[in-house]
Amino acid sequence: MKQEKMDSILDTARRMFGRYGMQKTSLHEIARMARVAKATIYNYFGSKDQVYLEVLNREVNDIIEKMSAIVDQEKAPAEKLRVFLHAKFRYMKDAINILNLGREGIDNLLPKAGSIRDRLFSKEVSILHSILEKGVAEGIFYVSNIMLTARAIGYALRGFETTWLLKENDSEIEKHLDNLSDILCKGILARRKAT
Amino acid sequence: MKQEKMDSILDTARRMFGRYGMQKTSLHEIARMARVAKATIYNYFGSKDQVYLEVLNREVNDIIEKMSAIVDQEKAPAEKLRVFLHAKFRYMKDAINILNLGREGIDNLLPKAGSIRDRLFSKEVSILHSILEKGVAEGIFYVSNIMLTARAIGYALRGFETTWLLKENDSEIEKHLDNLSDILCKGILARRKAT
DNA sequence: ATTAGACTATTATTGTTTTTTAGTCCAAAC
DNA sequence: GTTTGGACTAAAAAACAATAATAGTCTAAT
Repeated sequence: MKQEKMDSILDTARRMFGRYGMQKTSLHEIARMARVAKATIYNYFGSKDQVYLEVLNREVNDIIEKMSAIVDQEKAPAEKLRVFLHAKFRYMKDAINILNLGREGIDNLLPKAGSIRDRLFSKEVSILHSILEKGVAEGIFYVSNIMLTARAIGYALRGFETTWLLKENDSEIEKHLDNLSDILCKGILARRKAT
Repeated sequence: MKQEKMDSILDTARRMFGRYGMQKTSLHEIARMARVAKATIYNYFGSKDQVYLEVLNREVNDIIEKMSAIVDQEKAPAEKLRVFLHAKFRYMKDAINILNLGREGIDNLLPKAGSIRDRLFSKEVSILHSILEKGVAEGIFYVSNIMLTARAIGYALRGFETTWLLKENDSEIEKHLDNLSDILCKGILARRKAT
């Protein structure tokens, strides 16, 4: 069982799933594109669902890694928050077919997919938490309960996902995000004169 | 053109649309149930779309009125916020078929439906604004920019609509709402010790 | 002004046939 | 002993055709 073949399969599957979605991609195609026998895929993964779950898992890890990296690059908490928002929606839009946000009820058929996405959500909240924490420590943010606020923002963002990613175009989303970033900051930033 | 007939048509249409959705209700049925000739409906409204828009418009007015009334009944801003959230989701769930939240892309075919729903959104923001304003005036809330915060909460709620109303059951939603209410208040309430 | 009903052109629905695809198996090749 | 190509089956999806339902119009009667 060579890691090389395994990666080739998963990379190919990721590309195909990303382009056509899990439903519209056949294992036969994946096998052909990955230059591997279909039987090999079944040898490794046992089922198409398992291949998908593996791809989804990797994708989520990827997104988490990239988001974390981008947030780490920034110093100022407010800026961290801003780039986090942009990164999150940017990467999620890229992976929209893999994450399967378009179709409803993939989680019904594949409960494990739901728990993988939950991992992404948890990580987002944890990133938000660390941003808020840093902001409060520096006296930039005024937040009474960091954990609750992080979860609140996380929930709100989760809501936005389906609303924004599917319908609106990129520039529209960017506008919304900057707006939201402003709102969050001006709602959170300590000691500004009330309007 | 008697108002009586008009109301009968719209009331019947509202009941049918609410039960089966706009798509699954035929004008023939509406006419039969409203004890009116189909031609009369076309005389009054010109098209099925127009009937739907009229019903939607009335429904939105209804929801706005009920939400406002419930919020007005409460004294404490925090309590106003809580009952507002519950009322909003309660009434929207009741009107889920009329508002056409389930199906995607009704707004694409009927742009006017979108603008009617926008009216509902604006009103929600305006209610939130007045709640926040009162809270700040009383020193209960600490909000740096009332308008921006009201819109932020409004946006978040809009995101939750599709996420919650469609999938989750009532008691689950209630739980989420109480949670959200808590989060909002503890994030907004002035001068609590940070956790 | 309103009605019942006939009428048409689209649009949904239904049922049937064909094709595709997930998954298995195996004999040959590496 | 792992991998491969291909043959195979059962189930799902797509394509198609036939049928029914429906939005919208028109008319003669009330």
